[in-house]
Amino acid sequence: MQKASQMPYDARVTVTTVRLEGRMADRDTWTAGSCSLDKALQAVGSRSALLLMREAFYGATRFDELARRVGITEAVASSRLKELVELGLMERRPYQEPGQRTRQEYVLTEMGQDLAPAALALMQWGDRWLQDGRGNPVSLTHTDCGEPVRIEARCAADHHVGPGEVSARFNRSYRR
Amino acid sequence: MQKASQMPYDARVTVTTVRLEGRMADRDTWTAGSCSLDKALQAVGSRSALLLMREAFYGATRFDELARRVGITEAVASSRLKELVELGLMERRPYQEPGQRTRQEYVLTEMGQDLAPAALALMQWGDRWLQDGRGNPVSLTHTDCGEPVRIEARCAADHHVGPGEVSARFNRSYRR
DNA sequence: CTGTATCCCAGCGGATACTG
DNA sequence: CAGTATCCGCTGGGATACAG
Repeated sequence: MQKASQMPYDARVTVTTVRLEGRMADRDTWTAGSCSLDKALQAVGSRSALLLMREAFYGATRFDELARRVGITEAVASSRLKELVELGLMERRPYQEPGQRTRQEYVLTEMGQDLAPAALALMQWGDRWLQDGRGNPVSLTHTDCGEPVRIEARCAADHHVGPGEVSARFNRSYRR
Repeated sequence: MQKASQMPYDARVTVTTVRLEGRMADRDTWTAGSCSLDKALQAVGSRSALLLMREAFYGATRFDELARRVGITEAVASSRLKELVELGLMERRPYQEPGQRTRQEYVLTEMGQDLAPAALALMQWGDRWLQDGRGNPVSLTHTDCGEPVRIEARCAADHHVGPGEVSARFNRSYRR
């Protein structure tokens, strides 16, 4: 379980070249926020939001723990966490350990959990292309077999989707 | 090829819950920028950068085409594209169509292509969770079979990595 | 067509101080 | 421990004008 996972991620990262298929004219423009990528960026695109989500993926639940690990001030953590709760990525719930006083914890919802692949994909990219010689201090492995985990594109028929095998079809929502 | 891909993405998005395995103490803090996710965010985390990359994935190469499709001003496009070229995600190359004057084009490098899964993962997440009723105006399909494409976690042994099957091991680079 | 140069504003996020 | 309140600097990004 140690041998293969010494190198945090292997180099076989999926390269996905999108091949245009629909009719997107040269003059076409996205209406602001019409693309899901745009919406996602506006919702959780800030550094602090994604970094807080990262720590939540790693199991942090308490306010000061989240703030300290990410390295942001409590003020920033406070407003960002509030946003994440309002958006539905986290739930804030009080809990009581026997003999202890009441505490708060931030728990990922399914919506929040579902952001993990996106965060991991970014991490994987940074790990491969923005190396500073030290490497990523965290390596992710498949619990069942110990092999390193990577993010890749698959289709609904469960084929691996390789470079240049993606077609984009544009439906509507363009203007001008 | 049309039937299954009418619904832009299916709901079987991979949910990846990271299970902590290494020794990350409560008091641990990331050194700023030590995590690959952080580095990636600092490099290409801005809205305009990711949206420009999206258009490049869709095949846009010319300056004004990129700027107009993203819906940002030329000033922003200029500085952002310059950054992307300096970082190595794009190459700027002049080209000459016979009988035409010289033009510039921005071409994705391998580093740039490799960011596609991250962008698609974010898009997929937004598509699922930030719906406004209109849906994502673009649907992505596997060119070979026409089935919708999704981003998911796999391990090096080519197992599908499902919810809660990821273990994180922390190596070093913590402080305090 | 492919940019560059200014001006300006809103929002992110740091620092510090203060509450329950 | 779990926040809130202020103040304030930096940068992303819009608008407009100009240049090769």
